[in-house]
Amino acid sequence: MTGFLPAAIFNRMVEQQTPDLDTVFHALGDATRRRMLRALAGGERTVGQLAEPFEMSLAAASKHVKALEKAGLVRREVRGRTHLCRLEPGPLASAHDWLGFYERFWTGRLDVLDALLRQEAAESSATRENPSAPQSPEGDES
Amino acid sequence: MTGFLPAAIFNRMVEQQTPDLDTVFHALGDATRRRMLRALAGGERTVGQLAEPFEMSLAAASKHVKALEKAGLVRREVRGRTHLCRLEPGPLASAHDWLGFYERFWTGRLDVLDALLRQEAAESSATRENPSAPQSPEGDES
DNA sequence: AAGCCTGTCAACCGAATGGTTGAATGATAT
DNA sequence: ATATCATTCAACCATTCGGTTGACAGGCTT
Repeated sequence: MTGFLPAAIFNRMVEQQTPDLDTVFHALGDATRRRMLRALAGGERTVGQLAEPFEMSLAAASKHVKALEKAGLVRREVRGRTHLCRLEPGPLASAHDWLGFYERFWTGRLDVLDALLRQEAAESSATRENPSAPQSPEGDES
Repeated sequence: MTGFLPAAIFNRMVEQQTPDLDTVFHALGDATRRRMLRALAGGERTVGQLAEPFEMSLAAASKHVKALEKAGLVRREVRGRTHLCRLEPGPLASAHDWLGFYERFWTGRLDVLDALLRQEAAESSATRENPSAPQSPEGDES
């Protein structure tokens, strides 16, 4: 309902109280929930549909959906007696961004950085920040 | 030790029994551990150094380090009586890749996909896969 | 050798997690 | 009106988590 395209972003920014990475990563730390997200990547699913592939009670699956919802990864639209769930990718993007901070460690720059770190470790026993280390996108947290 | 550039990748592939996303995401789902990773982004750190910013016992921090190690995010080199920890970015890259699967949901393609999904949901009550949904990089798991 | 330092281990604790079952809610169908 | 369907809720259970404390194991220092 309402506008579709902007709604996803709008809701993520306004309705959702920006779930912290703790909650998002915790939600992602379960294979069941990740598979649910993957199912939702194929389109809207009801709770029952999300639960169907798993050999657990519906109540258990419902809890998983709630965990995804709490992390802001899923939005629920109660339509009649069924609850329709949709993927809300904002938090996934946040998590992706957070991980992207470490990208230079596994991309080509790795060698350069590795050499720098080794050099630093070798020539000074002081444990200060490496000035050539990448800058964190977030402040202290995360 | 040994070659640096290939070592990181090599070790991740051989030494490490490819920690699953469960473990990696779980490790990331804790602000303390994320801050430790961030510290390690600045270079090698001993367990004591990693523990220092936190108001918890050394034993508690040590457990966090162990969680990171179990997830393959950290490698430990016991040097004398100190344990030197280094960032092992492979699992971070895996997690990043996994999240990248959902990228089209938050990038420009979002609108197109959103319209497609809504159309599918509207015109068929069957809950089959959306043929235009992105393909998962992994098989069934996650 | 004695003592200190770094770090882990083991036992314990309270809270959270992930699952179950059975009852309750509410919308739909007959 | 009644039965059925989709889903949640509440209570319960075992396990894990994150923290503590105190004892232990090595490595340095003197």
